[in-house]
Order: sequence, then C-alpha cells, then structure tokens
Amino acid sequence: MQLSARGRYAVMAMVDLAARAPVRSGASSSVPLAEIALGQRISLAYLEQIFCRLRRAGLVLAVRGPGGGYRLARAPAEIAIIEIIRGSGEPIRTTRCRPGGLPCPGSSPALPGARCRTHALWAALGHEIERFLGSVTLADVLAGHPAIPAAAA
Amino acid sequence: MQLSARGRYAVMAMVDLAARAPVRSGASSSVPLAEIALGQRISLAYLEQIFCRLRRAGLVLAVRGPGGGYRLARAPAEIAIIEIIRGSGEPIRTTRCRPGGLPCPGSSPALPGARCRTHALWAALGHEIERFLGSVTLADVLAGHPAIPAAAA
DNA sequence: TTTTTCCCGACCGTGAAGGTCAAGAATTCA
DNA sequence: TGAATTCTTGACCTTCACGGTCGGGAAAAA
Repeated sequence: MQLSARGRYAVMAMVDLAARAPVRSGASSSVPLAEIALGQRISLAYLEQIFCRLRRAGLVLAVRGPGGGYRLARAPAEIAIIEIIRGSGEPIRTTRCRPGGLPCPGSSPALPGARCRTHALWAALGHEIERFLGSVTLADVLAGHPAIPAAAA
Repeated sequence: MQLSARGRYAVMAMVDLAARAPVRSGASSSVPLAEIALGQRISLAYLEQIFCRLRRAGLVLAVRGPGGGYRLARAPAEIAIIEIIRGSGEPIRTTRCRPGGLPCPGSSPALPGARCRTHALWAALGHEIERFLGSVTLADVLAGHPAIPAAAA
C-alpha cells in the first residue's frame, strides 16, 4: 500500500503554488515552475510533466512568456486533495479484479456474481481513501490542520 | 496509491483458509497450502513465502507432515485485516519523509520541525487507512459485509 | 523409509515508476 | 523584429522492487 511519487509531488507542488501566490504583487500573477522546482527539490522537467496533467485536469491555469507561470484555477478551499491526485494521473488501485462484471481471478465459480470474497473489502478501502482525500482541501493543508477532519470522523 | 499483490494475496489466502477450516472433519485439522494455492490461483511457491511471514507474525500455526498444513492461530473474529497486511510484510507507506525527526526532503528551513507542509496530510492518510483495516476482521469478510463499518463511520 | 508437507534462502525477469532530453510554440519586452 | 522567457509535448532512458521460480532441507506421520 503505497502512494507513488507523482501523486505526492503533485500535492506538494500545488501546496507550494498556493502558498506563493498570495505573496505576489499582482493579485492574479503566476508562479513559474522553476521556482516551485527549486523549493520542493523536484526536477523541473518532471514537474513540467506533472503540471501538464494538472492543467488538462482544469486545476491550474498556464500563462506563457516572461512573467508567466501557473496559477490555481480555483480558490484553495475549493480544491480537494483527491482532485489533485486524480488529476496527476495517479490511480487509486486497491484491487486487480477485472472491471465490467468479469469474474475476479481468484473467484470460485460457486460464488455469487463471480466476485472474489475479498472484493467488497478492497472496494470499501478504496472508497474510504477517496472519502478522506476528498474531505481535505488545499486550504486545510495550508492552514496546517489536515488531520483534524480525519481524527474527528 | 496501490496495494501490492503480496498484501492482497495474504488476505485472500487467510480468508480462504478460514473458510475451509470449519468444513474439515477434525475440529483442529489443518489445510495444506496446495489447496489454497489451487483455490486462489496463486503459485504454491509464492504462497509458501507469504505464509512463512504470517506464521512468524503469529497469525497461523504450521503442522508438518502428511495431513499437515496451516491453521488460524486465533478465531476469525479476533484477526483484523491490518494484522494480516502488516504480517505479510507489506508496509503502509504514504510518505517518503525520513523518520527520526530528520527534515523532509522538500521542507523549507523556515518551517517548524523541518517537516514539509504536506507531512501531516500523509500521516493522517496513513492513520485513516490503518484505522479502517483495523476495524474489519476476517470474520467480517467471511460474512460478506466488510463495507458496512466503513460506510457507517 | 517413504511420503507429505512445511521451511527458507538464492535467484531472476519484467514492467512500471521516476526521471531526462530536445524540439517547439506562445507570449512579452526591448 | 528578434530575443528572452516560459509553458508543451513526446520520446527516451535507467533503475529497482515486485512478483515469481527453483532447489535443497527438515520434520512428522504412515
């Protein structure tokens, strides 16, 4: 059970972006990737890949040319962490069962729906993860109390 | 974010073992791995690796020789899924931050505790996953309603 | 003493994660 | 206009851990 670097980097970079944006002079100015790469110690080339996906997911806006960079497409409080992880192309995979009602690899033919006995468990785990990451926003992380909603739940 | 095969196989095999045990004639008889391997379509050699770990974790008991095999060390209701996953040696890794209070790779020196801003988020996610998997037992999965405690929470 | 089963370390191939490179396109400023 | 800056994109490469095999052993029962 592990989170890959891409999803983690994506969230780290978005947090960094959100943190830098308000400091700028202009209200709607953008932050170049080079700055974030430096701050988060992520290679610029790799970060470009990630932001390309985030842009296509509609989470950030790109501005080219001198003085350009990236901006959040929405307010930090309106962006859930799950959106960033999904937007980065990182899948939440808890099963390897085939989709579309096909029988799971380990299922016995006698079982109802040809689902393996553990299928519901993995599905529930996936939902639980998505529920949690959907309940935390960029603003929460920035404010430094992302654990609160989880502990309270 | 994905669960590796080892942890998943471990749980599948334990469920299978728990399901087969009551069917046996003797009350405390054991199930040979070959049977489980066949039922779950997992290679016997790989399954042996996994059960070796589960045994060392104290989750199953091994009996050698003809008529031997494995038995659950405890009642299904007393075995939480998280124990199986931990016992199989699968780590729940949501961060890559260095342990022991060392600064996270991406942390800015100005941040308190030299923790990256997303550290608390990943830690909370890890706790959430462990909480869920700790709330479901082998008996729940066998009974077929492992999703209930999650949905209710 | 043979069979069955667990025990365990060594080994290996593959796929995907993680990361680099290079060429290009849009935009701004001098 | 042209040069600098920054995003855009696809192709490419490298490493490594996962998933899996192999082979020899040891215990226990028949």
